Amino acid sequence: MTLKTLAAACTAQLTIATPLGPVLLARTEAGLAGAWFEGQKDHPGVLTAPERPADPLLRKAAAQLAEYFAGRRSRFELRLDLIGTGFQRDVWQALLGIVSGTTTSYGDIARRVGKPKAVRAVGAAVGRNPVSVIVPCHRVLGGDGSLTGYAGGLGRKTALLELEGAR
Amino acid sequence: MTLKTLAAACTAQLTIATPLGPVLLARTEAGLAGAWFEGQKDHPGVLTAPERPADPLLRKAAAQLAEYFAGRRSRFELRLDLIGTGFQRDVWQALLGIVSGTTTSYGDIARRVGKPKAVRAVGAAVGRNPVSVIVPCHRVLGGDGSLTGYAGGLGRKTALLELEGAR
DNA sequence: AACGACATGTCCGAAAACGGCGAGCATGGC
DNA sequence: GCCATGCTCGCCGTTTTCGGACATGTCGTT
Repeated sequence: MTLKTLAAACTAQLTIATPLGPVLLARTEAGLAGAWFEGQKDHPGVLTAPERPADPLLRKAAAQLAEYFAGRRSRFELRLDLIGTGFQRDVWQALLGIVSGTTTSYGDIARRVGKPKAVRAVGAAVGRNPVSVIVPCHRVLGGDGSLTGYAGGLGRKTALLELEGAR
Repeated sequence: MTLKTLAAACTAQLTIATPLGPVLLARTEAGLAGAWFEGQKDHPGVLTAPERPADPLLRKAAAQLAEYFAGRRSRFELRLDLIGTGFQRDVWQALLGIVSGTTTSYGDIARRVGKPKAVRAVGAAVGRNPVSVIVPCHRVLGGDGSLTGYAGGLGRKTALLELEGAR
């Protein structure tokens, strides 16, 4: 459902290459709404939105991702349009506060959104982050430091953390 | 009541053999009014109308049914006299629009007669179709594709669909 | 004249299931 | 004692499932 409305709201798309495989970028009127690795869970499949390599926002996103993967950028500056329930947006917003090179736990995010006991719910919300990499859901580990999971596969999660010098 | 008037209006009858059992054909002054499988629900029983194997309309009907069961005909061209209420005639008319080899749903018929919510009523009307096979009430399935019912027995319904290559 | 039964489908609310967790406890090795 | 391991159970937003209510035209019964 959320996916459906998201896909429907997209006005432009662009697929770029990264060291971890192709990434599909999608935007709405309001901002960047999606960034999915090829084959990842919750990938929307084929979007009906037109391909627009020249779109300013998509271009900026592509450029910043390129810099990030080259190790020359640790923070993104892009207008985002995070489509989801209130709780999910709270969680995703909290993710944006985790600085590159560090990690945190699901429990910590739960506390940060003011619902210290909603730990599993946080897990579910983190797992549905529509904007991979840029909203750094990969920086969330289990309370004991275990990897626990990643929509794009644990391999990509470790690769991203490696790149950021975390660990 | 309807049955009585229908039976009373018939001017000639003829029973033919088909792969699915004997079929009783009946006509009025105006056109073909009945076609019932042996033992089917709403079968009028014994008609008082005279048996007329030579009646042109009955002969044409018998011939076209033979072609149909042989797989060499997918549409009937016969003058019909569908005796029923206004609503029932609307529904039966809509049934004539379903092409061979395809199926539809009760809800779809309801929409097509302009009463999208009269779904149950459509079910009742379809179930009282007096001209089996030729008015293809067997091409109506439940919204989820289930067989739901057939006055002549579900076995005959599946056999007809099979013959038409639907499914 | 009123009522109930149908060859259905849609909608809405309640209830249950399902997670990218974490704390608490029991166990078993040193 | 101390630690690592593995289980159970509570936590909570979201999703899925399920059950009932409703709409509708005819006909056979009361």
